[in-house]
Amino acid sequence: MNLLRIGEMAKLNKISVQTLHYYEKIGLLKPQVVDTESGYRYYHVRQCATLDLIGYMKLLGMSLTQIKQLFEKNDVSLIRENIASQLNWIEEQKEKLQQMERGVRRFQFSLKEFEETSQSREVELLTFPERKIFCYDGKQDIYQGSIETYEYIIRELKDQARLKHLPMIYFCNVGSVIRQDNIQSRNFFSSEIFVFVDDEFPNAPEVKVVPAGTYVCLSFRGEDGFANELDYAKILLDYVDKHGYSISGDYLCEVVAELPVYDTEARGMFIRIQVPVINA
Amino acid sequence: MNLLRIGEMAKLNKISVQTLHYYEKIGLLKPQVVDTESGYRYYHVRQCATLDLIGYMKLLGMSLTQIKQLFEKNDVSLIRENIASQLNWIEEQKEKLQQMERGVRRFQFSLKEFEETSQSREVELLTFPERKIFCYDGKQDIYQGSIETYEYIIRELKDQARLKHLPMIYFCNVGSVIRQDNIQSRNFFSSEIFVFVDDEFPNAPEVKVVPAGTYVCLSFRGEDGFANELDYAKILLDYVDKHGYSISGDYLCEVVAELPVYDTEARGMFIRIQVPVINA
DNA sequence: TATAAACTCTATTGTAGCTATAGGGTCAAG
DNA sequence: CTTGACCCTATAGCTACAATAGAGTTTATA
Repeated sequence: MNLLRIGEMAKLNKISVQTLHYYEKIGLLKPQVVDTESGYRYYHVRQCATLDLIGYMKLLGMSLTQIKQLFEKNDVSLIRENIASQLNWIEEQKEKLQQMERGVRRFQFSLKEFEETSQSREVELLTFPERKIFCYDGKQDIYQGSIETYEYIIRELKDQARLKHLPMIYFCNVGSVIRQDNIQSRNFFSSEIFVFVDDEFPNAPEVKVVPAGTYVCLSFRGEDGFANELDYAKILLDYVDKHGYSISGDYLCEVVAELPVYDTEARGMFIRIQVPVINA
Repeated sequence: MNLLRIGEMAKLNKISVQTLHYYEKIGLLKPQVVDTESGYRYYHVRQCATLDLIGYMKLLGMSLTQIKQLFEKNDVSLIRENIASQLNWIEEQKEKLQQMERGVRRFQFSLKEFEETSQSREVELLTFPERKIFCYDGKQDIYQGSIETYEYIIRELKDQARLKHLPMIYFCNVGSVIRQDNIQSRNFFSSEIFVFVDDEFPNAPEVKVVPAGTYVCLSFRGEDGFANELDYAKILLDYVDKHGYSISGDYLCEVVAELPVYDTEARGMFIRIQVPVINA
């Protein structure tokens, strides 16, 4: 009769005895014979075919519940539907992974920047290509408000981003803007915060372009939020004056890297401030 | 003090109260204050930063355990390692999804072929491009042995495939070969079974090329395994003789689609037999 | 025939990251 | 003082098994 005990069946199909137990429990595959006295299960070799199919459909990403349904209904059009929805699901997962990868690489890049420049703390001149930002105006001056205000405004930015289907993966680099006229008159006022987005991100009212050009930059570690930003901003502006540059656009304060620092439970961040300049 | 109750904190961060409970339970984020009498939790707005980080790192595909470790160790090089292994993990997942997709499309194609031809059951002439197969010689004639023998040989093919790191996704189309000399002398003997593999599959001793050309084909539904194959093979060969063709290569019996048919617990398969011909 | 080795049984617990409940206590406004 | 909204703890559920405990069964050998 070619009946196999559960252990043989398991070994033959490279699965565990528990798996076979489990499949029986959920009604996916019952052994051909069960000895009523000992309770021993005996499988027929042909039942390998079912196990093959189960394994195969699992490889296609189907759940055991789905597989069971297909077995029970035994309907080709149901199979077709499942196949189609499976392709959609795979597409979604691929998209997610794609974004994950972009996010991880972004994070990796941030980390590198953090490690390279965290020692120097000197003003430097950098040339940036055109960049895109997704902006939100919180209507309140974040330099006046406490760190709490800032957190609330970030929540609002996030809400906006969610509304516009902006993937949350962009949220490792949040920044704030001081408009050109304000920074030129040394008026430290910022109500707008932003995140950098990819070049491919579709244009929308919230999406603004930061022009390419030469930027005077300074990197430092943020203490208690942005509390020490203004000190560094003064150093930056002194540098601009001293070297005879003239400010040609908005000032940006950007969180280059936000690292998991648990002890303070505040943001452990590495900040870069920058302002575009031309030779006066 | 800007303390938030758990519900407010949850709403602010678009997560559920249970999630906050859970994070506390696993030691990922403890509320700033817990009222010892009522047990009420109170969170500080700044703790949003931690939630942001958790959410962000989850998006990168990290587990809460990993995240917790990063928080606890607070070590940049550990973060770097995690990032690197994360990229590997993502790569693996992408590869898996890629194979899943190929598998699903293959299945979809099989299904289409099944539905298109299952009505006709007539001999037809088809032209195929060059195809590659991964072969295994079971040393026993599958036409002599019972269906059990066949199942055992399939297990061996699978073992071989596993050894050679052939993805199991190929196993929806298993087939068997009758060598040219045998089929020409009407000697129905086959000890070799195979699966079709992609063109890109690396060459190996087991991998053989099925030449491009014109094939006389016949499709039918397999009953009780391959029991009825020989009847159809005779029809096929009669057709070859009658139309003055001459056999120019090996005869293939291929499972075009294997569908979940539960009631018999045998393979519910749709079979195509084919033999390459030239005008004599 | 006795015994030991290998196998099998049922039942329970654990995994990850939560969700959803039940049954009770707490807070703030009217 | 009541009402409604909130919060608490504790439990079970989800997937697809793995791991274990403690007891019984089968098979081979002595």
